[in-house]
Amino acid sequence: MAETGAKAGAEAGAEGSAKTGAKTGVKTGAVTPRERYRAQVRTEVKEYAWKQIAEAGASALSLNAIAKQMGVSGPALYRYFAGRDELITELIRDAYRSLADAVHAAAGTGADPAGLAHVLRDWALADPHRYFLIYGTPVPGYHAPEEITGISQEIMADLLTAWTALEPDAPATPFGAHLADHRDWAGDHPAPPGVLHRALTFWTRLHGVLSLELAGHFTGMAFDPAQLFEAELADLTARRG
Amino acid sequence: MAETGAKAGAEAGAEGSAKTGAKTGVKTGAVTPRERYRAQVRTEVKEYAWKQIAEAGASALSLNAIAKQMGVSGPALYRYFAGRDELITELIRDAYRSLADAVHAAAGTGADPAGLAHVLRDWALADPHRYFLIYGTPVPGYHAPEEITGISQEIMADLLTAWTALEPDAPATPFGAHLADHRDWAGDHPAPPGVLHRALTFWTRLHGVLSLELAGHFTGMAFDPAQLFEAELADLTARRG
DNA sequence: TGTACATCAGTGAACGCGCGTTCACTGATGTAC
DNA sequence: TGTACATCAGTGAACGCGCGTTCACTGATGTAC
Repeated sequence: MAETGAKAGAEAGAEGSAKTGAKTGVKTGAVTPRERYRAQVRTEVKEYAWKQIAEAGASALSLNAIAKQMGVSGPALYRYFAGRDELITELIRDAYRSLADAVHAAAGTGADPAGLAHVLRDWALADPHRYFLIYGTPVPGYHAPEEITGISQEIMADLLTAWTALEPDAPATPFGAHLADHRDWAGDHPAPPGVLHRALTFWTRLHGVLSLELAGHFTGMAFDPAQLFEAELADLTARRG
Repeated sequence: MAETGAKAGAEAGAEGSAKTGAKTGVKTGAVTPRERYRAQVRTEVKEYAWKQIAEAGASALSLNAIAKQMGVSGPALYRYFAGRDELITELIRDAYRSLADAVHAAAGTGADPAGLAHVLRDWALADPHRYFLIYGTPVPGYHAPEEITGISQEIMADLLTAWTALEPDAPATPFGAHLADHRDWAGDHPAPPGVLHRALTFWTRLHGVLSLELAGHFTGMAFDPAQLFEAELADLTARRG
């Protein structure tokens, strides 16, 4: 009884879904104090989780340790999360969501690819561990649920739109043609082959520079990583077709 | 006594250094059976370590677990490694050494940058975990000893040489000029600014594509990662200055 | 507004597990004469 | 070739630790009439 109760609680509390059971994500207004409290505690747990990840890495994440920091007994957290795995999944989802929101907000104000690139870099520098949780060494045995690949596609969509606006006639390339034949990842975005190629390359190149910078591989090298980032960006946005 | 004995043993056995105490790495021929045996066991331990990393990630590396797999008691391994940290350090060093050797061997046979790129990719695909141990999410609290940054520079030197041969007059860029002012990482390699820029970009772009591929970020995307790699390589090696 | 009941948050004890590491010891292997 | 000694590999017990998770329970909070 206590067991099933805890489980049901942990699952239902995901987004503070109110009585109505609406999965729309709309705030129904009919949020009970208990639900507010649950959401608050869940948030607090995640905050401590991020601190812990920052200090000892994602694999050292421990519910017991978080409980200790919160001044609460270990088993108490099982009311809020079904277990360690659920917590990690949610952290990853939150990280993706945060990045997608940041990118989308910038895209909404008409940012061009260079603008989005800076949003990405700022987001990554603000919390390198969050970046690595998404784009770093895969957590062994972990597989992203579908929801997350969906968020990933949202980000891609914004990149594609920004590139379409900047360079709608990006020259077609052999690899662009290949991408056009395998465009599942682009959803139903109407970007032409040349733009598909640009957007994908945009992503991989920025990731290359960013991940090496964040991992500290440039620290012994004395040069300024920001300037390398700008140089790559300049190369990407320079029309040369 | 037993303690100091074990420590001394663990340190001394690093490279099967013989009586002569030569640090040259030359096989003296005067290797005692015991030293051979030690080297053999150390190698075996590392092999199991790699298997374990492949299955559960570097952070799950455990001396006890390795001992169990080897059919030996846990403390036995302390004769061969001072502790978990020394084992990890050596795995990282071995990984760097392996990559540097692969690159250097190819460079020795006159491989151009594209050739070195394929060596890198093949090396990474052969054992993704080894690649991530070097270029992935940093192990929390771990700092690479100097020896390792030295190996890293060896790799850079080969890249610089290959690029100098291919495109000695690579156009100078603003960032290339910046690199020329901060060229510690290039050792005393005489590559001109344009080549410094090329070689560094070569590295970051290939890493961008490779690391996303190895981390599985392309799996849901249907396109062929090898073709993306080739496309990036083609772009890098296409003269456009 | 007040009472009776249901729901839920959090506790503390317990389970079994594996970790890194130290230590005193046994038995085998190599070395010196 | 044989004996005496030193070196070394590996054992098993032990230390203290933290982990995830289950369970029966207490006390507080919310709900229905």
